Amino acid sequence: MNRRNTESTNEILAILKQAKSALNHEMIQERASVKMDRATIYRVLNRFCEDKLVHKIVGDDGKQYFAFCTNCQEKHHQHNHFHFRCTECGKMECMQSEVKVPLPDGYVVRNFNGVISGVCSSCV
Amino acid sequence: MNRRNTESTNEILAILKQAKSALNHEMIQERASVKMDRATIYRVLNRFCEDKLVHKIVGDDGKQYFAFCTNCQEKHHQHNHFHFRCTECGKMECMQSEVKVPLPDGYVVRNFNGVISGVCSSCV
DNA sequence: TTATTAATGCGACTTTGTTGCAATAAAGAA
DNA sequence: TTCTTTATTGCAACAAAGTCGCATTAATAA
Repeated sequence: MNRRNTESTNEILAILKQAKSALNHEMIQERASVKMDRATIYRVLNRFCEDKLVHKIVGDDGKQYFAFCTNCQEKHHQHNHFHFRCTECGKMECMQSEVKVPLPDGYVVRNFNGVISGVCSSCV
Repeated sequence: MNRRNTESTNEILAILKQAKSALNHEMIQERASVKMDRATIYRVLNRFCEDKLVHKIVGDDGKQYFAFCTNCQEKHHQHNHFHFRCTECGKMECMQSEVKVPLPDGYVVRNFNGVISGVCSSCV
């Protein structure tokens, strides 16, 4: 299953890199210069997740957001940081601080999904 | 807008109280002894949220879960605790520990939505 | 240039959650 | 009790998110 270098792939990755925040499929479609099918966008994004180029966050609006991994080392692709979703402008920002949550013994963590929503400083 | 005492309302509240974890609409429907329409369930749950009897969490599966507020004081209906969603049994548990996330100046918090998913100790 | 097969577009589909509207029924008034 | 008001419900329709199958397209290597 070798990956191929396609226009959609490059465009989506470029959009995510430039955005510096997490985007949902609609935001990506808006920013794209070429038309891409919804199914294609999701397939590209899920491929990126598999390849750990990107991480996925589910917002408290129930939508999937995807963000380019900047400061994630290949070694531990952990994302124990929060995201802030502004309900005014829709921006889903990465908060830098890492969070540790104590869990009972025997619990195995697979995914961390922390979202705080409210109003960002630009939208006050 | 006075609230009325109906069978659906009582049943759903009883189910949530007994569950001691957060349930989605499907789980509630399964446990209910009477048939209730999906729309009714959501309307009842959203009313409970308004009345702060219940709090809502959106899982990393994109679904809405509702939990009866046990140790929430009426004074500050804040829910800065995490929930653990077991991908095996589906249970969405409240973790007791409260979490503080530092936000940049000027950010206003409206909602805290922290979910960790993985496998719980019963499902190892 | 050709063969292989990953990637795409399209359409259909599932699920979640919401809304409008008519019918029902809870709660207070008479 | 009976009547009136209006909150609540069920049903149907709908919107949006996300997935999947399949035929077509096109990137890569031979």
